[in-house]
Amino acid sequence: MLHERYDPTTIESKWQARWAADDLYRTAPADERPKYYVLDFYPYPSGEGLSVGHCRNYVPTDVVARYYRMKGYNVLHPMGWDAFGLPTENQAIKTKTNPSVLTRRYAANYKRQMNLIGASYDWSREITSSEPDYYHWTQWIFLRLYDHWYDPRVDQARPIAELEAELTAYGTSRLGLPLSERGVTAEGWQTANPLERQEILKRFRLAYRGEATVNWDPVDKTVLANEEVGPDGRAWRSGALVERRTLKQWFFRTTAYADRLDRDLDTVDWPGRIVTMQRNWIGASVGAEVSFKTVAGDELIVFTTRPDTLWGATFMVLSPEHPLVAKLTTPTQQATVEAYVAQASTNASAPVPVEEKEKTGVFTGSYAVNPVNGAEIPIWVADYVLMGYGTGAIMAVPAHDERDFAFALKFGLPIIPVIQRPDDAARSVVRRGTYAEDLPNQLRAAGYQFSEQDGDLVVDLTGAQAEAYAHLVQPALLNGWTEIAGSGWKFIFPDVIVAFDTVEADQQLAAQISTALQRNDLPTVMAYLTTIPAYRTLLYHDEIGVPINSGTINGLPGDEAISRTIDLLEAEGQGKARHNYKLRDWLISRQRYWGTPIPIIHRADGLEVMETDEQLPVTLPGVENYEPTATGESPLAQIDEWVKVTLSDGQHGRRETDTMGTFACSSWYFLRFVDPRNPHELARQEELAYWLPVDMYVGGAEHAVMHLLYARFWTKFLYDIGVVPFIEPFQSLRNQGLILAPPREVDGQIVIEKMSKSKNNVITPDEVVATHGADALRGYECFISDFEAAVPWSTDGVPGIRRWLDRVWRIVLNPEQDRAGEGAFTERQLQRVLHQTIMRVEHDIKEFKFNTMVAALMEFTNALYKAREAGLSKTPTWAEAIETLMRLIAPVAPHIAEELWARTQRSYSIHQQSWPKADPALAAEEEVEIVLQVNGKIRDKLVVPADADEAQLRDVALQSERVKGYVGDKTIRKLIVVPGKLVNIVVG
RNA sequence: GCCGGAGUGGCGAAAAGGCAAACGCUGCGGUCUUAAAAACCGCUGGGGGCAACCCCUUACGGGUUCGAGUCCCGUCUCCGGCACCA
Repeated sequence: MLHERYDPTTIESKWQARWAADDLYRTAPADERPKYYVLDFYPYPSGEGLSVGHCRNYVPTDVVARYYRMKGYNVLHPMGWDAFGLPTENQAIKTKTNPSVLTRRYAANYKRQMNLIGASYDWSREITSSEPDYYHWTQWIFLRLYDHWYDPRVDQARPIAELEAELTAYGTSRLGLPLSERGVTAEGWQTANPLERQEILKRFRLAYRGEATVNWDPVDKTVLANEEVGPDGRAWRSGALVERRTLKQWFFRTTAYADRLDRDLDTVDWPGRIVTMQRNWIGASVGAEVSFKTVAGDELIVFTTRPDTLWGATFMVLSPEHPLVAKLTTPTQQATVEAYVAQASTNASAPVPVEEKEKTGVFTGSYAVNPVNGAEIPIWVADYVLMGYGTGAIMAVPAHDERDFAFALKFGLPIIPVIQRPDDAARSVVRRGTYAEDLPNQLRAAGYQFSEQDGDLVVDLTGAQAEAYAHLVQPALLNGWTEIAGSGWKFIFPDVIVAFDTVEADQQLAAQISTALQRNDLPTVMAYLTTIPAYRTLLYHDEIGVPINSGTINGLPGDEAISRTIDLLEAEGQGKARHNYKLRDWLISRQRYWGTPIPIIHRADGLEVMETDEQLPVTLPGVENYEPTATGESPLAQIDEWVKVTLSDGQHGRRETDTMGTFACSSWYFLRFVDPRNPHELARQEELAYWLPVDMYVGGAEHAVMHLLYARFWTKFLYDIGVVPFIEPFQSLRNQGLILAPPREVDGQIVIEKMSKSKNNVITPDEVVATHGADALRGYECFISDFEAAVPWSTDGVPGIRRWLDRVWRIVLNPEQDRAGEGAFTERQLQRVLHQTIMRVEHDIKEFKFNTMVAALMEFTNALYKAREAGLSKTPTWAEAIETLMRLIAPVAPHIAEELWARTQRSYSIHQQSWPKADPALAAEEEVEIVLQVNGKIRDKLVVPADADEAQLRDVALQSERVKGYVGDKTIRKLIVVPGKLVNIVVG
């Protein structure tokens, strides 16, 4: 009987309609089955629709979802829309359309495309982050953050009311604040007025309105993102020089969770590079705060990771934005410092490629006292110190910090080594004409390594040899001097040996050298040493090592030196251990219309008031005009009827007009999917407890830091306040590789580019489905390459998959066609391939090896053709194999699987069938081909029983004629036998 | 500069330290056909040999091992991230 040909267009739309009508993929609520939550990064719907690149995400997750359903899991596989944000808002302004209308239109198109490729989402759970019933709960979480603070003593968020109680009783005395954070006493708190209390609490709330330095475009009168400022510091659109402005902005206190965000990365199954990127972003470092007193008596606190280098701190540097800059500047330096600070504020905003940038800075005129040795050291201002990290001030240790080293050299500041080089390497150049003729012989006799260059002797030695070396060389010095650099630092003159170990020695030596050389550009010893090429690599190092020139900690092992110094400082009240992070608080304010409104009201008296839970959601007003205002305020600020409110106590207030950036919406959407229509709470407890954490989360690596970090932060906070019972939201994470445009030839060169509308090289799923069908597209998305690898789309690849599906179609429906009854393929072989294929496909799905999964299915199909050729199509194994093939292809090719299932008179639906069970015993080989090697080279192959033991293998190997030919009468030195694999005979 | 990741046929790629190139694409040859398409069969890393076979080959240079695409050291190239974080 001849069947009609495989026609994907007809069968795909037919089954899609049937599945939708039957609600086939509707997920049941929590039940007794094991669950599997497989989630795609929810997309931002744009007017351009999906490309085949996006499908690289949605097809594999759909394979996984379908596989786990067949395995008997209760599977949650939802989809929703990240709908707020700038692109839609800008499009709305341009087309004078309400952004919610655009969002619905774009999302509907995405949904149509997802259905087109047969994605099995439970659309009853579809969510849209810009709908009030969703952002109601974004606002609710905002208010919880606002109303909580982080208590590091218990490593947990606590209600603000509890902080107020503590402040009333103890002030901040028990909170363990860093030295650089101003505390408050119980009395100070008790006598503070409400506004002052608001200011104090702001420093603890997990959502707070604080000052932020931002890029301000004075022509367009708006705040710009870093990406909108060019490398020359000019605004991308207006061309104006961007200024740094300090504006009030809303933040979430991510930094409070820095340690847990770092630590808990150990508990997740994520790609290593994502974990690394998050760790780098958080940037944890341990060290200490050190309190310096200026000569005038002000306290200046720095953060350092190397308290052991404190004795080598020869100057201090403040960020230009540091609050004490003005106070510490002396009258004579005032004009210089003010000019520098002003210039820094315009320059610093631009994300200039900092690398190789010449250091700049100015002296304030003031001095501070080094707490460990009493040395008075100058205080400078320089833009290489950032206000946003640590305390915005540093102690400069130029001998062991690359930036300080460059700065000190440029401005002639002293550089004194205080940490011994771990390799103890040292070098000494004895210059031509300064030494007695016999010195080379003496050095040789004493065993020193040296070379002669133009009459200069360059001697390599160690710090340990420095003393002996100095005494050997000194008598041979006729005039001038030599020096030892790197370790054992010394200057050797004919009459005296001077150690280079203090600022005083530095000054004296530098003066002496300058006089001798008649130069005035060598203010320090290091300035001189850098002029000698042979020393360059030895002058600076930043490794942990044994302290020298460091008073009481001299000679301690490096790690001990650090902890000892911290102990010392703590005992004297001059310092304190501290963990520090590069991570900054999360700036959430956007001065735009299309975002979640921030549920805070500003009272006329300046106090912030939370919107009550009952009044949520605070909805966006429907307005005609979304243009940003000339003042850079949100357009909402101009809508009086929305902004002006009367509070329950009759007071007047104004709504906050900033909205939240979209990362707020995406920080919790994965929770809403478990109970998406709940009007009473974010989601029911039992659904959260059952479904979460997400078992498999899949999306592009471009969200490696921001989204994933913020979502983790919110999860931990919600855990602290008892809303969710888990600490990490995404158990496993995978990143699909990018799909690039097909290669094309330009001027004889093959170029591969990203797909983009502007380059007109986007390939849509619509066009591929139209010509080859959705199942072929799905198969090719899986087969194209390793899941994580970036790869150009190849138009030639899809027909290959289509051919395979055609072969599946024919072998299932025409088992008897073309049978010749010839060929060597046994029923047992077919059975073995059948069970091996089940195991391979299952393994590959779990390992995200979708390319080899498809290859295994192709090989299985090829084996069926061989079996048919051999006349096996009437056997029971054949029937089992055909049915198994249909089940195995169901996840990757759901439409053809369903059609074949129906055409072979099986009951609807294949997607509700169970996954076939592999029998490892039936999958096992009875015979294996082993390799015989002589000296590692393959010389023969033979087939042996799979369970042949070592002795048997050795015997058959030695009987092989070919092996004998290579072994000859040589001695067998070694015999390696790997059962089931090979025998290697080592002769010689 | 620092931190990741990757370099394998003409192409996309496979390969728990154990037969390199599975699977697919392309190309070539063949079967079927009046012909073409489709389908099916064979070949398709390089070199040598009439052949049986032999030698070489996983970016490059070393090393460990009976045995290395896989592990270690160094170099080069490409991709991604960070950007003066004290």
